[in-house]
Amino acid sequence: MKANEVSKLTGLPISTLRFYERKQLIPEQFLSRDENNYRVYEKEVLEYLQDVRMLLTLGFSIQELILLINESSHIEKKTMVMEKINYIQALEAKLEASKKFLEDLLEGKANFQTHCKS
Amino acid sequence: MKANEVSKLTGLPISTLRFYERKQLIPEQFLSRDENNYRVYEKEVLEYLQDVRMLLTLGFSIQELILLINESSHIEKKTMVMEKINYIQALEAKLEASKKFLEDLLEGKANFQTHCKS
DNA sequence: ATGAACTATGAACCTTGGTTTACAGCAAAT
DNA sequence: ATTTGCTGTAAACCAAGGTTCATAGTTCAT
Repeated sequence: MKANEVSKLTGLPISTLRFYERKQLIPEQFLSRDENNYRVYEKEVLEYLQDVRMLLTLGFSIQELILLINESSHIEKKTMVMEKINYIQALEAKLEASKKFLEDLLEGKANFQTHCKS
Repeated sequence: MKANEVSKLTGLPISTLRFYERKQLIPEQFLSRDENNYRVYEKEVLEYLQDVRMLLTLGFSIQELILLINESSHIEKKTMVMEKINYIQALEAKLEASKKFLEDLLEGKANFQTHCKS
């Protein structure tokens, strides 16, 4: 598969594919070059990229993903993932509090709006 | 109150106070200048800045806060806040899905890790 | 076989939310 | 009265996650 096809199938711009590659986020097993130096992607890269998108959306940084990919021990990966799960749980609690704050704002209980122009 | 006091009481670096000011995030009612051109903050700015921090942490951008502050009609503010509440709810749903994804990853059900080195 | 479309590269650029720097005036303590 | 510290400014810098640009080779359709 050439870059254009991967781009269309994943929705990621080609520039982003190259950016990920530059960041070492595309393992060699997924990517080689043809006789013209054009990139050739394996079809498995599609699933992989979906996972990468998911993990980035979840709040993993590119650096973290690289660690996750290269981390040799299973237990270290496990630790990273569990930390992220904890982080997500904390975030959920914060979001609940936030909703309450915003609802108070709607009802005029917060004072932020009293500072607004009208 | 001078900048240093506001900084200490809010925990925001002075550079951040100035940054917010540059971004028009500090209404004039909270800020004037003394005879040396030093900033003079009203004490009410403290609550206001707490709210600003909260809203930024919630995922409002500075641009959105500026809109929220300047938006003339109450109903428009209400709309913005309700949209953000909806956004938070969607985010919570996504986080739940994410947790599931990560738990699957832990259990080896996801294929991301199968692409990892070891 | 020639132009349009696709691929490659490195480098510069972008946005967001700030922080740091360089330089200068004012203040408070010794 | 001078050193130390706080205040001011504009402008440069930072990290993340990409995108755009300039330039050049390749391939497909007509």
